[in-house]
Amino acid sequence: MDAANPAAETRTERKKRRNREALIRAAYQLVAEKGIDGTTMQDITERADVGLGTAYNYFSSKDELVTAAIEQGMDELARRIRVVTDTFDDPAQVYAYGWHTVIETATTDRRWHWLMQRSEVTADAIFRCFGPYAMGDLLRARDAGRYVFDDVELVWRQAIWGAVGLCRGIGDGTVSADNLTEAVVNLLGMVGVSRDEAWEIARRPRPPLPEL
Amino acid sequence: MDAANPAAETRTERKKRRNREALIRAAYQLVAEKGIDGTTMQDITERADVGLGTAYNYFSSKDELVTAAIEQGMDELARRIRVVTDTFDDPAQVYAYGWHTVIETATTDRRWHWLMQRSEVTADAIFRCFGPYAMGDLLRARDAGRYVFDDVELVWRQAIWGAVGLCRGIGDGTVSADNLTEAVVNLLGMVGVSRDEAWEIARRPRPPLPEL
DNA sequence: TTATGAAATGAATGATATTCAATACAAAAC
DNA sequence: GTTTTGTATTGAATATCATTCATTTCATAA
Repeated sequence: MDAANPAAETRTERKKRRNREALIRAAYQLVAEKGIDGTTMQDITERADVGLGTAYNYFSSKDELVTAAIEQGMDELARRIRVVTDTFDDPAQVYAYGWHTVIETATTDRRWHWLMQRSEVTADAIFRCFGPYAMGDLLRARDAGRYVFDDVELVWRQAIWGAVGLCRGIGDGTVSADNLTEAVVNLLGMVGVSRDEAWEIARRPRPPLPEL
Repeated sequence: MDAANPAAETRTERKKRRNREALIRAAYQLVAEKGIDGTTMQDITERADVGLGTAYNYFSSKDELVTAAIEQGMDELARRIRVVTDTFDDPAQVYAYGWHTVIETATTDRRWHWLMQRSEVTADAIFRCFGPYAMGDLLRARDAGRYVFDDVELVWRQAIWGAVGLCRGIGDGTVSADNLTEAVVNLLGMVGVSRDEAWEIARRPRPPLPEL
């Protein structure tokens, strides 16, 4: 079909990109409104203004589409957080601020309530969206002698799940939201920060999260 | 119907107990064999030798039945672990042995592979089945000055999810199973144990897990 | 202008959780 | 022993979607 036109975006390609984005946006909104099980593929394709079958040209299953939607939501959050943490010098503070904000957003923002439904998807999304930055911070903090741990990826994964579980607990009311700072302290403990230092870091004032 | 017969178990009651147990057992076996989505209510009721509709007199949904099955599996594991840990004096060792064994079982025993599928159900099951003992150990260790943390339930919940995430990682190959001991060290770090002491505790020889 | 193949479409399919009207049965009443 | 009564069982029927696929539409390029 297209033989020699490496540069420009053809009309078909543009349309494809539109469809893909529209589907993800619709899925994101609907899942945030009604939960994953409460959202049907028809709902999604209708809101995206796309034929039912078309969705399957872009995503091989509902699960894949929902995963993409959650990932996009997480990616946005990560970008907003980074705007703030880029102004920090201390990698430990970056890490603490990140967790504080992720957990607070996940448990406060009504749109996030349903997105937390599938823990493993959320956990994977956090792993991918924040991982590169977070693991860098962890390693830098360790080099500076502030953190103690062995395998970054291992401890990072455990921290993510610890946080996700906490979010679920707060979400369903089994954990008080007042414990947020303490939870961050616990997460810092997992990477070998002493309790006192962890409290000091977690209690530093947190600049507000900007909209994008 | 039954007015004055507080003591004896009537024939109907016995049958009901049988049905309930048979359904849970069948669900447990089938989910272990084929996963949750691969198991239908028909499969379960057939193996339990019970009419399809009957299951709904005992469990209001497939999810509830599956949850009960997972919980029962976890409960059995907890009992086996307790046989060993009842011989330990050091509560920190009890805690470490418990985690070591849960994670090893979950990632080694083929029956557990599918049971880990629904993380939140597994996490809740761990919370309930091990919670009373684990939180007791945590508090005792804290009283003895070995652990440092504030809210038991909070840190216990975070530890559980950290462990569940790890199990999933090992299960899908993204985390090496060699890291098991280190993961336990990380979990000990979350309750305020120093890195060196955590390594010492986690490395102690572990007696084999008995069958029931 | 026509030819071509990729993309879109939604009616049909298939799979399965759940319901419910009919039936069987255990326990109490006589 | 028989009848009555209320509860438990049952599986055929229902309802709900995810997914497929034969058909149509459409952008591209010959």
